[in-house]
Amino acid sequence: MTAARESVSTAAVVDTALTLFAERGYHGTALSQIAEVLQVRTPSLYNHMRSKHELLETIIGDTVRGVLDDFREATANRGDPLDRLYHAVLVYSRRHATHRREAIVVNRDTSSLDEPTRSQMQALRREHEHAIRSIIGDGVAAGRFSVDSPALASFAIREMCVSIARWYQDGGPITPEQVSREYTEFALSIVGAGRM
Amino acid sequence: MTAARESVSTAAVVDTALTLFAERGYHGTALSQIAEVLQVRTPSLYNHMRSKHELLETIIGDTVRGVLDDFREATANRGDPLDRLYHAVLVYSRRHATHRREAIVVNRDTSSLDEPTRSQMQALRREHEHAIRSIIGDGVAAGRFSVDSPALASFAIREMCVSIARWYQDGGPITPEQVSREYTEFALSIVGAGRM
DNA sequence: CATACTAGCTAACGCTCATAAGTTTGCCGT
DNA sequence: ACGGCAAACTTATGAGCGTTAGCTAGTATG
Repeated sequence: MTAARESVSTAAVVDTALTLFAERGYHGTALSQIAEVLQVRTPSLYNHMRSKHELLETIIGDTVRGVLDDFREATANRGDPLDRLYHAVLVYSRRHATHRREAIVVNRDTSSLDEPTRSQMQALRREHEHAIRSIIGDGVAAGRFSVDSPALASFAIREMCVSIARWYQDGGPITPEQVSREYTEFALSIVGAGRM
Repeated sequence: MTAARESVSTAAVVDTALTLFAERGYHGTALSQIAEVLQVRTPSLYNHMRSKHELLETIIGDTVRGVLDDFREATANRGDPLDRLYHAVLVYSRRHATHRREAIVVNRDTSSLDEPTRSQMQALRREHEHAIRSIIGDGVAAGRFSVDSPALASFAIREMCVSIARWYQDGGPITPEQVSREYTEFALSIVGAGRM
């Protein structure tokens, strides 16, 4: 009998779960399907995870924290609202072209987390939302942006970026850089800041 | 024993399913939960539907067809690209404020349909997508719009509207008309057509 | 060469789900 | 007043789920 010593790693389980959760949703994915992709029997997965739920928490937690880290790094040491918004949207939109599966799972299945994790994750997402909104508010106050409602503009810009995950094709002709550059222009148009 | 003659209607079953599907997703909703809301035993639901799957098909089919009807009615007898885009976005964004649950289910659970319905629904959605894209292409060709990629602009505008369903509050201070008017401005900004 | 560990495996559990079959009950038209 | 229908009910079935327990076989360590 052949049985290699480490045929499956924890990272491989998470990665496969990510792919299937993104395709069929958390509740629509069975552990047996993850096991099948990895060519392993279902109970063997438990050597690499504690539960199906933990898998979802890991994926969503890592992603949401990554978004905030990206944002902080992109806006650190920048004071100008236009500069801050530009770089915030640039990294946010690029992330959704390069991390499509993660974005889809976060947006579809955060509601499937149970408390208190669910509230924690929603708080983190709200933090990003309010940060973008503040930048827009600052820009309006400084007379650099022209928009009736910073809240609506913030929603529109963020969700526009999120949706990249739904249509972007990984092997396609258009690079993440091109997408993010174009979407950043869209965002600046929305707040009435024109093009850079 | 008291048992009224028609305590539950087909419409009530669909409506309750709509609410729960939007909240927890198709796979995350059990028929027993729908029955509980209607204060009825689970098997009684089968007096008003053929299967759980048919419920999803009804909801998604009606919604997707409604979107296309809305679009056709809004753009009929209009030739000017700016005029066409304005009204297309107006009805699309308003629909997502007034039909939040439907939009959430369509966007989350169309992938849970099985063939051939799934492909049919995706074809209808693509039809709307391409219609918007054509309007933008026409506007660019006529020198009325200024945008690098009509396809990207179309994605951005549509998904921005779709996301209204995710944050809009039904009883809130802001009306669907206000939202749709503001989002229409956003859309025109994206294509570089300025404000009306 | 013996030991301990690791990561597979099979078998089985308890639960929930969608759905089916057959039964009861109350209203409506004749 | 009564027969029939419609819509509820109870009960049951079989499939699939996540998870646990216990076993086996390779690998690395001493």
